[in-house]
Amino acid sequence: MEGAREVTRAATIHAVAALAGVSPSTVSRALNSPGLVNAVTRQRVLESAEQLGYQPNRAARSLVLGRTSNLGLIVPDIANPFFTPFIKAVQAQVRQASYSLFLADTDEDVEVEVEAARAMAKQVDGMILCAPRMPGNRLRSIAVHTPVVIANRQSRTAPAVTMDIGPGVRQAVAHVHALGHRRCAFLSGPRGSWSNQQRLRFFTAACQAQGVELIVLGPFEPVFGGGYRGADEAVAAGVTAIFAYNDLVALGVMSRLNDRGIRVPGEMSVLGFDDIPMASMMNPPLTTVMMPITAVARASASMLLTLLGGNGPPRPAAQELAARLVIRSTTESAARPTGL
Amino acid sequence: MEGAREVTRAATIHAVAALAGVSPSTVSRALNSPGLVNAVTRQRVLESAEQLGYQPNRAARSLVLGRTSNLGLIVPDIANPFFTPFIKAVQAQVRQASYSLFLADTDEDVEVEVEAARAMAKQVDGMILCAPRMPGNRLRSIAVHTPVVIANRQSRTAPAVTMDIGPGVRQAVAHVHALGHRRCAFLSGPRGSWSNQQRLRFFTAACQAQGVELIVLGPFEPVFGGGYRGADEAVAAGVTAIFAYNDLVALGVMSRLNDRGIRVPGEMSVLGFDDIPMASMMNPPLTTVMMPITAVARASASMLLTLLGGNGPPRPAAQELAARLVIRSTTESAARPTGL
DNA sequence: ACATGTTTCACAAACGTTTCCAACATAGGG
DNA sequence: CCCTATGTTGGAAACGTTTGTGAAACATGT
Repeated sequence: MEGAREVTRAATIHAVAALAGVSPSTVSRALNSPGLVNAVTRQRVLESAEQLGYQPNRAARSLVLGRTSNLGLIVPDIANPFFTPFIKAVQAQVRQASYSLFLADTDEDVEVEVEAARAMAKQVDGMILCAPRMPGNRLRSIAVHTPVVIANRQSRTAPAVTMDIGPGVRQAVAHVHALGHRRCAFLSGPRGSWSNQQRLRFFTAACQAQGVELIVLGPFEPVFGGGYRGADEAVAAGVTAIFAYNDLVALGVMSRLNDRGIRVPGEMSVLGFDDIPMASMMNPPLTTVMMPITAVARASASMLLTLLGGNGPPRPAAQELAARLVIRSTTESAARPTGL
Repeated sequence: MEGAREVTRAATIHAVAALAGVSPSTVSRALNSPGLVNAVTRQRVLESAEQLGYQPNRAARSLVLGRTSNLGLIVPDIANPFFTPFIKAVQAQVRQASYSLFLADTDEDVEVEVEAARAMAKQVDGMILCAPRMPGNRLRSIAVHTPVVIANRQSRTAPAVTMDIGPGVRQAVAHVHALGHRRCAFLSGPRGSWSNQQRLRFFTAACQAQGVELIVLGPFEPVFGGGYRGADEAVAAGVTAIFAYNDLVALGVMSRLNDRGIRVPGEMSVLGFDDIPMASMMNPPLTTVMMPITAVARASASMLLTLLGGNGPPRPAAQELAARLVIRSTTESAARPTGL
């Protein structure tokens, strides 16, 4: 009835043992701890395994070993270019430690975040969680069962790697202040998002410290379209510079300003946040706060790996990496008041 | 020695059974086939499970069931925006069928492709393979052990979902021909890539059929930077329109042309390929051949699911979806010869 | 009240691997 | 020549789950 799908049953360790004329335990040893078995026997076993195309059954191995050799990574949105360097870096490091990586995308949805984490928890040895929206108690309920490293968000529950946006934000505000801007807009991102709250807080503080008036607009969706709408509100608010929640929003802003014939940076300065790969490729290239996302990825991965290594919790139970401003071509001196 | 990591052993089905005062088999049935157990007993079991925070051990279940409830997806490059709608769509469908998805990125590297597929093969019930570079025999050696659907590439080995670029390419060439272009460039992608060969072949044929001279340049890397270089070569070749291998290359072309003060589409028409999300957001929005990548994703996923359903191989063992031209603003009438 | 059928559950085997323990052979030292 | 250390192997238990088999309990019809 099921026919062609399972023509031939996969070779087991017993089949290899039979062919090589040894016991299954010897096969296992030949494959996993070469030192414990006679060289010539081992050779024979290896040949038999090769001949039968033997591939160990991961489920059986996991069952007895109590570990899966899989790691998990949860990100809010694969399509968000901000995360691609992150994913790539984690993947590289994880692969090097000969783990496989489970990757899940939560579509920026809290429910999916929780569900994905739960589904993943039982089949990985540990996970890196980048879930800005997940409530703390849900996070905790996962962390008790599974080794977890939190990326991009502070946590008392599990080791975390975060980014200190302070330096970058202060540099950004100092930069526009030096260019003569005194009234700026902040286009905020999703209301529930931790990073949005953080960015807003730091911009507010930095602007106050430097004597720049900050108009907070939004929330806008953290994508291109959000910036499109945000641009109009910012223009209406009469600002001369715009801090966008992230680069995608900044791109949307620039596109909309261009449509309306407002020159960047001549009539309006635009600053992004994140420094996604695209930011430097825009026209003009975007001035933005660079987030050290690759460094975060590497730190998270090695934290998780040491956590799994059994050498107790990683030495710095939390780590924070500094963001900094990258000045490109979307910022310029404030336009003079037309009355001059 | 290992200390804090494994404070408390995970609850097993036996613990639940003991607490509920039934046998392990009853617990299993209560959880998996509710009809086979008395309602009141079942309630008691469920409560015990809840109380103990019981989560079934996937490895043990996989071992006896012979399936993992995981599916795999291999793509060349997560960072390539062309694949993000693909990944999203596959993910959605797979998740709906209550499978988990293993996602791997091969960094456009043949070796990694093969390695990732092999590593994945033993821990998924089936996989969707988008591996333009993998040699046919490697592909076959995987397909014999694991149900596989090939996306984006033809195959006699396994069911495949491909895109027919013919209509799109012919529309593109007809479009530029109608605008008066008679000498165009094709900026080719990676030499070994199947899709590059295919695109080149179709463009060559269509141009010949329509009486358009085609200058083939490259190969260029299929990223922004490739287009940057490609633009110079195209200008040097004296063409009036450029067919880029893909949208990213087209973006690079436009950026470079802009740097050199060559107006698009006034002095040079540019056409992309793929219609990535960014294409419509560019300035000006990019005319491009739209690849029905989301449809491919959906078709691949359902193919794999029916393949796994055990109802024999899916009815159409191969499926092909048509690409079409999307006309935006980077194409215009050919510039008149300066001599006029 | 007895045979019969149905529901509900417990027991045990099985999945494929790893690893502890014991057994055997061999070699070396006294 | 015996005792012991060492090296190599096989047997068996264990990991946690599912499921076939059979037994008990119970209801039903006569």
